[in-house]
Amino acid sequence: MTQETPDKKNYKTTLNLPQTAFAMEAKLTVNEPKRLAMWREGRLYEKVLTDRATNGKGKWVLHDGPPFANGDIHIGHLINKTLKDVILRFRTMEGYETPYVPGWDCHGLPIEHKIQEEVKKAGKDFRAMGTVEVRQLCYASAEHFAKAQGEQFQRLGILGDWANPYLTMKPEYEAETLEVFARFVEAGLVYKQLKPVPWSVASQTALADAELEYKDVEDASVYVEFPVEAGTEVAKKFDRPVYLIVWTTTPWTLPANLAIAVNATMQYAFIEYTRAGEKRIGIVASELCDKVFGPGLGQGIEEVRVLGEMMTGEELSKRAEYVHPFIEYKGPILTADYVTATDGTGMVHTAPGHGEDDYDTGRKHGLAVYCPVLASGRFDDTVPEFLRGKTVKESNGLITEELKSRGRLFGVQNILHSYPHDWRTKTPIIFRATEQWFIAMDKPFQLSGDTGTPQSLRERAMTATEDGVDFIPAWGQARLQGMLQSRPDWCISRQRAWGLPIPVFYNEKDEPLLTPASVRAVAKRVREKGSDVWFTETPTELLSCDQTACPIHFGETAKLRKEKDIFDVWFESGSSWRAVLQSRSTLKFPADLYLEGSDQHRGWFQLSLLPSLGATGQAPYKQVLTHGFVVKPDGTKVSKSDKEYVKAVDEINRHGADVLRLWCCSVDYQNDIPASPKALQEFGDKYRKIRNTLRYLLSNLYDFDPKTDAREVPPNSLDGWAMYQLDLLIADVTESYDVYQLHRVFRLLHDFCSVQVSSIYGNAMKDRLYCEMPNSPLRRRCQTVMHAMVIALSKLLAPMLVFTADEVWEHIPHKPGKDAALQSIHLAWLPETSDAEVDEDQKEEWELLMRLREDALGQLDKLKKESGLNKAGEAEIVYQVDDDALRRKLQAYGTDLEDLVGCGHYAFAEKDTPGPAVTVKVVDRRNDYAACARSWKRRPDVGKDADYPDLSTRDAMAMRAIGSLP
RNA sequence: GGGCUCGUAGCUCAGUUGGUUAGAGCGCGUCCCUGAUAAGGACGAGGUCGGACGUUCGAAUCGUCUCGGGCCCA
Repeated sequence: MTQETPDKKNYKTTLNLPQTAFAMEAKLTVNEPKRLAMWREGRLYEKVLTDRATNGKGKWVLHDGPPFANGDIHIGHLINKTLKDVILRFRTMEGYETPYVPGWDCHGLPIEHKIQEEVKKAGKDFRAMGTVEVRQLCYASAEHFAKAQGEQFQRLGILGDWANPYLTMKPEYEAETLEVFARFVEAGLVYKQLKPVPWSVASQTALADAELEYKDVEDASVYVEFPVEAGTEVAKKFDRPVYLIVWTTTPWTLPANLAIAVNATMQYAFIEYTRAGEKRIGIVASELCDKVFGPGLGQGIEEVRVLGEMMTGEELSKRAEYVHPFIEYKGPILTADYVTATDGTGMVHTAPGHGEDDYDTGRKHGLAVYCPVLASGRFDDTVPEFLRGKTVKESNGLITEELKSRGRLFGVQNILHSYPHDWRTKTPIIFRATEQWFIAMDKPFQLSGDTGTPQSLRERAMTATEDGVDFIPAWGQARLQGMLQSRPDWCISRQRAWGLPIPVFYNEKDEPLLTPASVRAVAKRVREKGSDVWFTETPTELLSCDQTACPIHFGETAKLRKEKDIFDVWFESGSSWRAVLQSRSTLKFPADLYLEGSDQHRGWFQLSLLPSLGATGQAPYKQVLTHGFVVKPDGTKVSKSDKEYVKAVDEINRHGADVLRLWCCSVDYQNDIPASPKALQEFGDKYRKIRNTLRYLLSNLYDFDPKTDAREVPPNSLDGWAMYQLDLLIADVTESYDVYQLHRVFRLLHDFCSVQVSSIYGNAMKDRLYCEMPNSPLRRRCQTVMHAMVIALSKLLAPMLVFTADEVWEHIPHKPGKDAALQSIHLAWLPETSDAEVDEDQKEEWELLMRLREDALGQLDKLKKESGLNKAGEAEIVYQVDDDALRRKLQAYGTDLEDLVGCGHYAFAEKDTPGPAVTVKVVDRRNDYAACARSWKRRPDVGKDADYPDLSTRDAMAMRAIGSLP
C-alpha cells in the first residue's frame, strides 16, 4: 500500500501541547516531609478547626483509642490511624469541626517488664530499687515512646493535636480516672473478694485477660475414682464400692476439690468393672462409657459390664455424695450447665479456689473459696503432709502417685490442649484465689438523678448497645453483647508497681476505707502531684485535703495502711471518655465514633462502655467501627519472624505515606487484611495511575481561566457525558465515605481515573486540545470540564492522598470561588455535583454512543490486524442511520463522533444492513484522503485551504488564527 | 472446645429481594503510538463463585454439613 507522505513541516510548535510543573515522578519520600513542615508552620490543624468552628456544621468527634506506648508503630497502627485520619478528613470536608486528640496507654506490665530487664542488664538489683524509682524509669520510657510513635504517626500524615496528646499517666488523667472510680464506689459496685484469677507464678501477679496467651501443650490428665459416700442412696443400691469417675487436666487442684459437677439433664450410666482385684461400680455420662472404658484408658480394668440402669445428673446430685480420694472431706454433687459430654467423663472436679466456672458453681451453693496455693505457687500448710511447700508443678506427679497408691487412679492420659500462658514470661499460668478488687456486673444501682428501677451494669450495657449504638459492621453488636452477657465481674486490681494505685486505706483491724470522699481526696493530691504521691506521702497527707474523707470513728489517719494494688490498665484507658472527652472543652461526650481493631470488642469498646455507664448511665460512643487484622498473603497470621512481616516505618520510608494510605483505603478492612512488602511494592502502580491522570488534566489547563474562558457544557456532547460521569462519581464517593466504605471510594476514584478520564475522555479530547486554536469554543469547553474534574478529583482524593492532593491543589490554576483563597486543599469543602438535570433519553443517547464506541474499537482492532492500519486517525467512522430524528441527534455531537475513537473523520450514510437503528462502520482511508500534516487526521478537507495545502480546514484556520507560519 | 466472622479470576474488589453464556480495575500476554513519553491506547488469555449435599423450573445468592482462615474466649 502506498502512502502519500505529507510535507514534514514541523507543526509541533504550533500546537497547544500539555504543560505543567506538576512532576510525573512523585518523590514522595523527599517531598512529603517538606509539605509536612509547611503544614506545621502554617498551623494547618488549628486553621481547619477555627474555620469549621466559625463556618461549619458543628462538632464531630472521633475518640482515639490509646495504643500502648512501647516500641515503634507497626502495620496495625498504620491501618488504624490511617482509617481514622481519612474519616476525620472526610468529615472535615463535609464541614464538621473535627478535633482529634491522639492518646497513649502508658501504664502496665510490658513497660515495667522492659524496665526490669534494662535494670538487670545494667547490673543493678531490680528488687532493691524503690517503687518510686521504678515508676520514674517507666514514666520516662512511656514518654519516650509516646513521642517517638507520635512522630511516626505524623509522618504518615495523620492530622491532630500532636502537641497535646492524652497520656494515661499524666496527673490530670489519673485524677479523672479516680473520679470514675469514685462514681463506682458511690454506686456501690466496688467490692473486695477472694476469687480465682489467672495468676502468673513467674511474675507473682494476677493477670488481665489480655495478658494471657494460649499455647498448645501436652499434659498428663488423670481419671480419678471418687468414692460415693457409703450412706447415700446410690451407694446402698450396690453391694460393692461405687465411684464417680472424674477427669482433670490439673491434678494439682485436687487438694482444693470441694464438689463434683454434673449436667442435670444428661444420663449417667453405672458400669461394673474389676480393677486391682476389686469389683467396683463406676459412674460416668452414658455417652462417654465407651470412651472411658474403652481400650487403653482404664489401668488394668477387666470384666467391664454396663448395667441397665441409668440416672440423670439431677437425680444423682440428690441421691449421692462423695468422699475425697485422699483428704478427709465429704463433698456434694452439684449440677452445672457447662458440664458436657464432649470430653472427660461428664463429671467435673470442682475447686472454687482454682477455676472460674468452679467459683461460680461454688458461690451458688455456698461453698468456700478454698485456695491452698500461695503466691509463690507452693502449697500452704492446710494440705496433706506430702504436698506442703511443694510447687504446683511438682505436685502433679506427687498427687498422681498418691492416688495410685490409694487405688484411686483409674487412668492417666496425655492430652494436647491449649492452655493459658503469661504473655510476658511465656510460662503457664494457674488459677488462684486471691484478694482482688472487683466491679460488680449484676448488682442493681441507681445514678443520682435516676428515677427508674435500679439496673445492673450488665443490664445497662445490654440496653445501651441494643439500639443506642451503631455498629459497623453490624455483627459487632452481637459480638460485644455476647461478651457482655457472659463476662464475669471485672477484676480491677493488679499487684504491680507501674500503674495507678487503688486508693484504699486499711485501719488496724484491716477494714478498708473506701468512700467517694476518700477517693476524691486522694484524687486531688494526684491531680497536683501525680500518682507517685501515693508512695511518697502518708495517709494523713493524702487525706488531709478533705476533712470528710476519713470519718473519725474509722481510726487515726496516722495508723492507716495504704493498699498496694494498682488498677487494671483497662480501667484507665476505659476512663478516657471522662479524662479526655469530658475534660477537654474542645471535645464532646459522647463521641461520634470509636474506631479500633476487632479485638477491642473485648478490650477498649467494652471496658469504656462499662465505666461510662457506671458513671454517667450513657454509652461513650454513637458509632463503633472495627477493622480486621493484617495477615500474610495466604491468609494466615503474621509474626515478626515471617518474610511477609511488614515493618511500617520502613515501608513509609520506602514508598511514602500516600502510597501506604491509599493501600489502606483499597482493602476491605472489615475482613482480614493480607499484606506483604511485595504487595505494597506492586501497589505503587495504582498511585501512579491516579497521579498521572491528575497530571494530564493539570497539563491541559495552563492557559485556562474559568472567569474568562469557561463555556457552557451542553448535555449532548462528550463533555456533557463527562460532566455527568463526574457528578455520578461525586455522589457515589461521598456516599461511600459517609458509610466508611473506603475501599469502594478507592475503587471508584481509581477506576474513574483509569477508564472515564484516561482511556475515554482524555484520549478523545487530545485532538481538539492540541490542534484547535487556543481559544476555540470546543477547546475551552473541554478545559471547563477538565478544570471541574481536577478540582473535584483532588478534593475527593484529599482524605486519602493527603500530600498528593495538596500538591495538585497548588498546581490548579484559577480555582473559583472560596477555593481560590485556600492555603491548602485540606481547608476545602467537598465538591458538589452540578445541578444539571439529565433526562433518561439523554442517558440512553450516551449509552448508545458508548456502545458504538466499543463496536468501532473492535473494528479498528480488526483493521489493524488485517491490513496494518495502526493509527485510528487514518480511518473514517461512518454512522449508518435511516431515521432522520436520530441522525440529527447524533449530528449534534459533531467532532465527538470521530474523536470518540480517534478517527480522522466521521460521516453519515444510509443503512446497508437491517438491525439496530444505528450502526457504525470503520473504514480505512489511507488511499482515499490525505493526512493533515498538523493533526495527522486523514480527512476529505485536507488541502481545501489554498494557504495551507497540507492541512485540514480546521488546522488551516487555527494556523491563521495563531498568525505565525511554521 | 465455644462465640463472632471471612472464603468470587494472579491481586484488590462488584455482584441489588435466587433468574439469561459471573462483572470491573490492576497485573499478565500480544500489538500499536511516540504531540500525557520512565507516559498513553487497543485487543486477549484468566473463575466448575472453598467443597459436598439439599430446597427450587432455576443458587455465587437460601438451608444443612464440611474444609480452610481470622479475632475473641475456654
